[in-house]
Amino acid sequence: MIADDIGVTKAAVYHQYNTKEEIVRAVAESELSRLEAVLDAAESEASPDGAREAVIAGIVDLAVERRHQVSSLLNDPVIGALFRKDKRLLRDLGRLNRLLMGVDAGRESQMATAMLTAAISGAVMHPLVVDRDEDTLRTQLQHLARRFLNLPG
Amino acid sequence: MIADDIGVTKAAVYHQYNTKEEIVRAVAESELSRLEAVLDAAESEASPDGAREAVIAGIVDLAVERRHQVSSLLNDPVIGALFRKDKRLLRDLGRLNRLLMGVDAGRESQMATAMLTAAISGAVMHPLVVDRDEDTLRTQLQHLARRFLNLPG
Amino acid sequence: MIADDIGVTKAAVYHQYNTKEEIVRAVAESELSRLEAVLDAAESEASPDGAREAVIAGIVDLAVERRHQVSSLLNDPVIGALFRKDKRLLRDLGRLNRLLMGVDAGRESQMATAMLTAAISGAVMHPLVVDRDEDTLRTQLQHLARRFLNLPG
Amino acid sequence: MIADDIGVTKAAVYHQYNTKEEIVRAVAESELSRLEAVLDAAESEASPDGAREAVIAGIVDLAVERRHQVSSLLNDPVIGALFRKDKRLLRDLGRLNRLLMGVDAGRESQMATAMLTAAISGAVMHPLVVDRDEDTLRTQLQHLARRFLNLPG
DNA sequence: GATGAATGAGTGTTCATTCAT
DNA sequence: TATGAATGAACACTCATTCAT
Repeated sequence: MIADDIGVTKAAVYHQYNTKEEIVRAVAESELSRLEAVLDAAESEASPDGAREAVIAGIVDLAVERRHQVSSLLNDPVIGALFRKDKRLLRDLGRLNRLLMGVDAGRESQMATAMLTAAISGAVMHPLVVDRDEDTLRTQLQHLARRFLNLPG
Repeated sequence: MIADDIGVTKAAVYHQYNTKEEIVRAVAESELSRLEAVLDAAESEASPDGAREAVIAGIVDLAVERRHQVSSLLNDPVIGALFRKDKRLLRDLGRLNRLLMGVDAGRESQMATAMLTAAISGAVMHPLVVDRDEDTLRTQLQHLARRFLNLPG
Repeated sequence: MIADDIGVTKAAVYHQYNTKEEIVRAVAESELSRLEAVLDAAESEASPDGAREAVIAGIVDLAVERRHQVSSLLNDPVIGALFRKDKRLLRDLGRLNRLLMGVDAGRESQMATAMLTAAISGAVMHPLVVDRDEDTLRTQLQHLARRFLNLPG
Repeated sequence: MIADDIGVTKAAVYHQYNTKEEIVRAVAESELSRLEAVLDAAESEASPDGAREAVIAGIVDLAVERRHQVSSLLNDPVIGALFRKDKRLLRDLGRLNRLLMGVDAGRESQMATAMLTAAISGAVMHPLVVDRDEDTLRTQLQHLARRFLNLPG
């Protein structure tokens, strides 16, 4: 399917990647880079509040934009393993945690951060939600995030 | 896979269900019945507040208990179609909406209800979340739901 | 398919017939009885010409009436064996041969008789022919038979 | 069955043809080419009578040579659809009609042509006929065709 | 007489992967 | 770099048959 979609033969894909796992990993890493761009921008904000606003807007945008791919990625067994072990991903989640919860964010807050990202990606890929228009989606997701983080609005 | 798992031949499964769709539908309907038990109990509460508490506790329990199956169900294309068309499911979602948002819950609140259930099921099946212990999960999900609904706690 | 069509269970059919072969054989024998009715009627005609006319009309009618079943029957491997060995069928084909070719019909004429019945059943089950209206079919098949037998009309 | 017969795996066959329909279609088209060779040769004959002789001999030869495959092909549902819709096949049947019935062959003669080809293919695949020796078969089929077309011999 | 449950063997098809060129 | 050909293993499904009840 992948090979057909990009118009080359399956063997050509296997020339670049040795297993399907490598392909999934490559896609996942490329998505990680997009997340890191969001984190970079947020960290360069002057105030912690501004940083938090930036990171919320950034991850909501990302989730909405990629909502049709989220399901395939999150349901791939390779990704499951990645989420628990990949150093880079874990570091990014730490940055995300600090930006959302503040510099003194402890271990206990990590679960909350994970829950929030999980809720966001879960929401965008849900059958009842995935087909809504992008603006409504963004508004509702930001509402969800703000409430969860005890922010006004 | 299903047949192997339960230790019979594929043909034996096809003696009970004529298509894979029928199997999925049967599982989905049995889950629906569990949701309806939650809705029934909530609706028999004396106060609207009590009903809301009951329904939040009920759907969080359900989501946590079934968290390992949620992903398979939600990723099945049959379920996707079901969510948009099945009368019974739609009626149940209406009841859920009324219980969460109040008797005067309008069309606009339905999207919020959908988003909440989506966020809950998304959270429980997420790789970073699915393996946590049940108590933490329940606490966090109830927190998420209460915040989202503007409730204290 | 057979069981569903007649509204009983497969096991019920297997109570009456031990193998699919027996079912096919039973259907074939019942069709043979219909052919024998045609042969009986023809043989009771006063003149050889009248007998020939009766038999042509009879087998054409039979072929047209059963044209949608001919293909299933003729394509069943059981029938192939039957055609070469079944005493009753062979006797009937002998009677058919005598009626069409005259009392002095020799071995050499049997091939011609076989070819004619083959052509008739082949024609009625052909994709280009099977859907025509019954009257046209009967007319054309009788024309085919008469020409082949050197008869006027 | 096809894969086993030619000694490769099923997946190897599916590398060459994407569906069973494609396999059937490919075989059918290759047979069509053989019919067209017969039509080409017949049309290049000097006289209409010569053309008719050529076409009768040609299609009888083809039917006899392929008599063991005719049944599988004619019983395939794909072929049934093909016979009624395929432009190329329909064009070929038109040429056949003109060659057999003369340049002024009208719509009404098409049914007769269809009936003749149907009778021929029906005859060669019949259990009572299919195992005869090729020479007898050819002689009898040509006799059938000539009689049907009102030709001497 | 009939049923429900089950089975082995097949068919049509897809998918991840390998390999010689 | 890329391709065509092939494969094992799976999946969705059907069919002829058996058997205990």
